[in-house]
Amino acid sequence: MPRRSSGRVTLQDIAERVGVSKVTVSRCLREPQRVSETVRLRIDEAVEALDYIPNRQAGALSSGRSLSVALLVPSISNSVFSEVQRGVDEGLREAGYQVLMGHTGYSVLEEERLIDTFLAYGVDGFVLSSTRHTDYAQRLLNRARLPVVETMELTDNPLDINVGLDQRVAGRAIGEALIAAGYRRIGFCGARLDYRVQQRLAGWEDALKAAGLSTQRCQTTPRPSSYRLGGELLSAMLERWPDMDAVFCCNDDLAAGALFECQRRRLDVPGQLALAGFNGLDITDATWPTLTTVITPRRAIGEQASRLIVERLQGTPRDPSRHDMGFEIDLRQST
Amino acid sequence: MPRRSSGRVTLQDIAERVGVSKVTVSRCLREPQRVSETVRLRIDEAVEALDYIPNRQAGALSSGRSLSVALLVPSISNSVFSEVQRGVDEGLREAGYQVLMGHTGYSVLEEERLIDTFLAYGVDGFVLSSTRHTDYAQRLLNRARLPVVETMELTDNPLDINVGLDQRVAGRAIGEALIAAGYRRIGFCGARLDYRVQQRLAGWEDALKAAGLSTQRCQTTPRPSSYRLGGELLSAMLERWPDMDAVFCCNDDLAAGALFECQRRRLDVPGQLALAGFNGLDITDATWPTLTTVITPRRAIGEQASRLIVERLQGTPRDPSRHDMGFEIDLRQST
DNA sequence: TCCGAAAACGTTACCGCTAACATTGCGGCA
DNA sequence: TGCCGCAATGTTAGCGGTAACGTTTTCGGA
Repeated sequence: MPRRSSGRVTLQDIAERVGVSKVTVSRCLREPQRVSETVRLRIDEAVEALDYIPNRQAGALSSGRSLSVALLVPSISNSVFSEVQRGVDEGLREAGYQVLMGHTGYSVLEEERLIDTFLAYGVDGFVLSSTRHTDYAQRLLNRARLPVVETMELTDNPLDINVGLDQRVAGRAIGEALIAAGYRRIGFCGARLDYRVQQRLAGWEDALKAAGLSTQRCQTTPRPSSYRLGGELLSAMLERWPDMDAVFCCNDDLAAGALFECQRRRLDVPGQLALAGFNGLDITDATWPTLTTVITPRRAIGEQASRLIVERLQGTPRDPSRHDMGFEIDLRQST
Repeated sequence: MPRRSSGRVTLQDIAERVGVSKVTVSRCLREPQRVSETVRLRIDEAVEALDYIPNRQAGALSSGRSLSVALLVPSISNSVFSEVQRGVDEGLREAGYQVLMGHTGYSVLEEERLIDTFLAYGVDGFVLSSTRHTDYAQRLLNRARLPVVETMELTDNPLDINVGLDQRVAGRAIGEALIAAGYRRIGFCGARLDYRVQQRLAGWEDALKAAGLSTQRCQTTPRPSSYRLGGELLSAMLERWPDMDAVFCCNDDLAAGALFECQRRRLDVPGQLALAGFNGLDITDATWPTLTTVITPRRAIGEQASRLIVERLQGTPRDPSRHDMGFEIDLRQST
């Protein structure tokens, strides 16, 4: 008994209905101008009539290209990455690529697992949202010889393409902005100390040290960031350093949570305490008072990443590069 | 000249190294207990040494199963769906399936396009986050004979499996809760009037009508929901209906935005105005005052969806079913 | 009229893997 | 001794496409 086919409509079905060979049908779908108009019209009609859906797996297996790119983000719920995703998606879709998303949960091991999985799926490239990977993951990526974009932060040793911003410089810049605004007893609060947060912290220290200020008011935790955690961290800090006059929170979630805690304590922001966040999420512009923050060009990072990867996919040779997309400090009511 | 291979390590390479046929290697990877221990150990060693990554496309093409399921959500940035996603992901991963995510941008046409795309990728099932689809999408899904779960809201005519909650009953419940709390001039504000929001609105009307109250204080817009929009809508409502004593916002983003606007206007919540949201996002529990909301079992919906789809994938015959996952009203400080 | 090149379409041979069936070898049992 | 059954492995024939190259058709110009 022959292996039963899946029941799906195939190229062959179209070909038989039209009375041509399946190669012609395949050609017609991929390079319509290479097929005569009469045949093309009849094929189009048959495709329509039979609701033909091409089998990408077969195509990919045969051609060696899957027309898909993997995008790995740490967290789906974190809206920081949804903007990156939008940028990547838009650019790649235009070029005919499908984006397959995975989330690593901020774990390099999970990232490794996903890289493995998506390589098995035959993706044509990767967009990663970090520059830190396991050794095995790096080996896999290098061996696969696929275009790889590492986004968000900058690195001196990109695997391939690197698009992001200097998190340390940004941390320093917001520190300097707080100092310029007259604050002197500036705290830092951070959660989930991934590499980027560590860089921001280092930048904050740079700024304070350069101004001869104390960097002791620093409260961190490995726990994942959340609104409530922002409140908790702020409470802890107010207890330890009651004289604190400003806090740079490592991200906007913490900053918003800290703001809510201030409201709960009837602590005037910025009168009694100034707050600053990082990323420029929607919420920073909606609270009362609005939150000072570092606006990161997440959409632009995604767009640039997709542009570069498409270029590479279309033949430009591999050539490590680094793209600094900058950032912008937006001083709002909270400082 | 023979077609050059991709350069990737294949089953054949493993087989040659070990000195068995590639079927044995394939078998060893899929059903290790069916291969003798000596051979298994040597195969494992070879797989390790050569960094073999199976080609899923080839496997899927040959077996007719891709071990992947598509999950379509309206929006990635909307944290409502990230919980669903987590639930789905967890359950499916355990069963050995990979989740491929797509976002429809609240558009049935985009949903249709994605269904088409993922069918081309050969997914083994779909988890959708709505019960509304285009005719063509429905036809595709029916013809593909794949397990399909429609989530979030309930419907009388599920395509296959339906897991969600009765949005109208939930809307009515929160309306009744506000009435029970003593409010009489209750408003509704809604953005992006998708089907679920319309249902919640209808439920709100049910409650008010049943209590003999006016349902005129209703402000809606097709614009996408956001914190700022919550503020804008509230401003508009306060202008039109200055006597309003409570507002049910169709989701938590709007409710939080409305709360921020109240703070800006120095309007006491709940003293001068009560606020209620919908979904039970983190933020509702972090603001000051905390926000009353309808907590929806998003995680449980995702878990249930994955459970049912796995069941179906493992052979249970197709049999339309409807699963009401309920909801919970959490009265907090804002009412 | 005939030639030759380009356009239009077909044949063949895979891509890497797996379902189905075939074969081999070995121990147990009548 | 001979036959059966089972465990372990191999052979064959695809899955549904596409690259590469081969063949036929068309048509303008010498």
